[in-house]
Amino acid sequence: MKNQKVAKILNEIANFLEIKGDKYRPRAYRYAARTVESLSRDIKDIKKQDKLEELPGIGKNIAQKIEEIIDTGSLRYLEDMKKELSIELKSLLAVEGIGPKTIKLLYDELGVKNLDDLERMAKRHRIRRLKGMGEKTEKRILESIEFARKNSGRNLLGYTLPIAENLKNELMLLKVVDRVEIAGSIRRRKETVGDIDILVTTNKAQEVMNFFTSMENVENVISKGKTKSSVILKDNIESDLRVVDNKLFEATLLYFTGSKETNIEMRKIAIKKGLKLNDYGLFKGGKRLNLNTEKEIFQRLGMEFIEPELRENRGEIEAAMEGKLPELIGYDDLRGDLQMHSQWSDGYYSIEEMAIAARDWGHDYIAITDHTGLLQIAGGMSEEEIMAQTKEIEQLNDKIDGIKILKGIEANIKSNGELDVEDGILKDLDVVMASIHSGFRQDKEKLTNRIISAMENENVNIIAHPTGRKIQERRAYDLDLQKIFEVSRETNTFLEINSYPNRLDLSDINVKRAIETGCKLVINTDSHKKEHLKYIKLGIATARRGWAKKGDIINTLPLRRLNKLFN
DNA sequence: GCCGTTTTCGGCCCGACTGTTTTCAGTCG
Repeated sequence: MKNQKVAKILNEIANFLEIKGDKYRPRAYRYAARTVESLSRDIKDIKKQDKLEELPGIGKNIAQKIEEIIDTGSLRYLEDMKKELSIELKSLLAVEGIGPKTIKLLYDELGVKNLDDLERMAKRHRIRRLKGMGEKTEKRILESIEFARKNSGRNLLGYTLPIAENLKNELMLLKVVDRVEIAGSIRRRKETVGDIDILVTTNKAQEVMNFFTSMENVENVISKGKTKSSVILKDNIESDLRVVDNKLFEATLLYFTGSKETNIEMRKIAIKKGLKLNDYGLFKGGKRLNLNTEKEIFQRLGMEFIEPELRENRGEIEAAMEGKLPELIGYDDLRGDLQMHSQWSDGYYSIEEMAIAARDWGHDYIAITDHTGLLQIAGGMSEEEIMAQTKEIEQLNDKIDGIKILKGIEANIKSNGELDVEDGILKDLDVVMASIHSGFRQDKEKLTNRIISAMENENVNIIAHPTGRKIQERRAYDLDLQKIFEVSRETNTFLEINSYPNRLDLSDINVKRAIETGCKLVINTDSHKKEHLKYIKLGIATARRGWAKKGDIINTLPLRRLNKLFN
């Protein structure tokens, strides 16, 4: 998993070069970073075979830098740039509307190096006096500083979960380990997570700790004890391992899964029943009750079992007491994936390759939904290309067994609310998605109306990534979501839960609101490569966190019934 | 800094949108 670290350094270089005003080298570094990031093999192995330069976007120069990163853990070239320009780039770039050029201007003119400097200058109205800046820009900077701050220091679930699962698998291979479980916000599948909490049971604690602290992926050891050890992984995430007594395992798991708020509420309920709940179990009169599973503990407290994804103190405790928890959609309930891209726009693979990968994943159907004309950077298709693609899909459906490919599209909602594809073309497609890719700084009413007019187009079936948020990058558009939910229900336009790791849009909370309003949703991956199909699990997790049942999600339906919904 | 079924040099997905401009620069996807 060193790949992520290499990619991160390459991206950092790109940021610095951009500030320096370099136009094309940043692009080269970013392209190389993307290549490294999406490798299915360990970059170290490729280096060993001396094949770095065979990777797309990696030439002699970058290959050398990658070697240095692998050998020494850091890169002289980047360290030097950091010294030359001591700016906290990443956090500044997270401020909306600020890019490299503006950062350079702010640094040169006002000496802004970090978010604190930026905030101070904005408050003193120093920014509006700079060339090209104005009152509105200054105001927007101030508004988004808080957002930028709040989002640093946590990691995307989609990035951390595989790392955590790898750790779990490695630990499970040890003979002396009996049980391993990932706890904390990862077990709850929260969209961003702090660190990786792992619990194990073993009768050879020392041996397990020795293993944990000397794993290959460990950058340095923070602490090492008999029952708890902490390390920083090379992926730049902290991981804590706790050794727990076998009998106490699930009580401890319950405690370390959280959320904190849910734990507090459950402890209050225990007290009301004359009991005491802590991380060692449930106690009565100082004596530990013999309850060894989470289920038994919930039961003894008079509650239904609460799935980890629901443990956020958002009403699940009351529902569990009343026996009214929803039966959540399962991780195996989906039959298809209705958003993915191919080489016809900005995808990496052919339709055939995507279809076969989706079939192997277990889907019964997929929709190919490439971008349309307006989005040129993403290879948007012309109307002629759309029709040609349609023909290809028909031929592939004759050729490939075991999966049905739906003819779809991801059309753009223009700033006036119209789509960038003619209705005459849309009506012949199986699935029409519409989404906003530009002009998202419009005011609330205008943005809301854009989406509503797209939903009112009878050809439109799905609104993709409805709020446009990007976790840790960009806030959601300013929308009247309640109104959108109502129109969605009335027009039978389905709202997407986009599974892409930094989108998860709708978010868990909005999923819950949409379902309460009576909307039906669809969970898609927005895959641009076949390797992205696995993200569907993140979308399902988000649906579960939003209390979604199988019946709330349309792509749990068999194709015949799904098609009826679209007609 | 990478890349090359017309190139080993000279290109590098490009248009919408906004805010600051009175013709454009920066940001975003």
